[in-house]
Amino acid sequence: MSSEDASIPTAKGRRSREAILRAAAARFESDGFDRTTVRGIAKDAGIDAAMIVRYFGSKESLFLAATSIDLELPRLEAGSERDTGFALARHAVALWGSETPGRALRILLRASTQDAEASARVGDVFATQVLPFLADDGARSPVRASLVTAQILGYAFGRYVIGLDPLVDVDDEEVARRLGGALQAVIDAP
Amino acid sequence: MSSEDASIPTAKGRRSREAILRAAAARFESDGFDRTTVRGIAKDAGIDAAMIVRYFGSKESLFLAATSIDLELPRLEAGSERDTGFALARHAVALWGSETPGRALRILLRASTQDAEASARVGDVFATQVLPFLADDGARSPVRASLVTAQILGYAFGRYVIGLDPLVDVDDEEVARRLGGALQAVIDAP
DNA sequence: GTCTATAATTCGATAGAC
DNA sequence: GTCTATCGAATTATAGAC
Repeated sequence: MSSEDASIPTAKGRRSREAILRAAAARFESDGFDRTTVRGIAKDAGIDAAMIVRYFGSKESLFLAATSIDLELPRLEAGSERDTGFALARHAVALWGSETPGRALRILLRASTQDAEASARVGDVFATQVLPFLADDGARSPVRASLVTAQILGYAFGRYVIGLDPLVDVDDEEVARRLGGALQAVIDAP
Repeated sequence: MSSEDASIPTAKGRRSREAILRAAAARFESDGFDRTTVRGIAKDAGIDAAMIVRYFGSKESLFLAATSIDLELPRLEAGSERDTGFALARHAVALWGSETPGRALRILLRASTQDAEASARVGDVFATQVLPFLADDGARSPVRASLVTAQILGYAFGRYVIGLDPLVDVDDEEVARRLGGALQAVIDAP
């Protein structure tokens, strides 16, 4: 619950904390929440498992610390109403492939199948960021918005979670163009 | 009455086996593989946990028994080349929402985020069934096929795994029409 | 700040009585 | 065929020495 108190940040402490956070993100991304152990994280970070509890209180708190997200969706400029789908696709492809906050998104996506709170976080992220993005363009239908969200999640799921074969190594520009066409079709549909 | 042979199912044995399979499917679907316990399944089935091991050998084997899939994708008729995306979408929506094999698909989809073998099974299912479906239509590009697969997975993921808000209660026909438009756009793209 | 030792659970799977 | 009892391993988290 409360995680930032009683710890005096020394240089050594900060280094350990960073090492834990880095190792945790890598484990959560590749193994998911349940199959990630604090012992495994501690081993990767080169410290003892007890340190993780000391710094983050619990495995759950560590997970939350490793998945703080800012989606950084840009404001849609006026005059580009006909390219909303393509712009969104281009942004999504770059975002999900990025180190930050891409990794946090990928972790959260994988964890969303196990944890109801993670599901809600994924849903909220898109409800508050993708939906207004579309609303600016006049595509206010919630069904449309949720389907657009599902398309993006499907791309990310196929590429980063289950490793769908040709999708993993595909060129970012090509997949953004094709995904953009799909999103645009949903947005333009009556 | 006193014949003892593990390979010859009695009436009582069949009932227990069915109850286990039914309870297991429900648990795997709602909780995922890792958070499903054989004790929990046994409780739901109204029998003892030891029976599950007796009938299925292990939790892993029980999972495999609960997710044997036949996708039942229909052969595409000649002359409907321009509606491949819509036909595929209509079929996918019905398939994922069905009791069989929909439930097995939903279980497998959820498990694919935790288990590499489940991921491979999902990938194989689509590689062997969606790809030929598209190949008949001339859309032979593997990238296109994988993106179409990702679109369908995204729909199913949003609706059945994380419970994306408007998507959960949407009308099947409407979502099939909108999803079909997206698939068609990917198929028709140069 | 770091570690050892261990508490307290929970899990899958086994053995054997009836 | 079903259950009781339990094993052995793994986990998160705690307590306390250095």
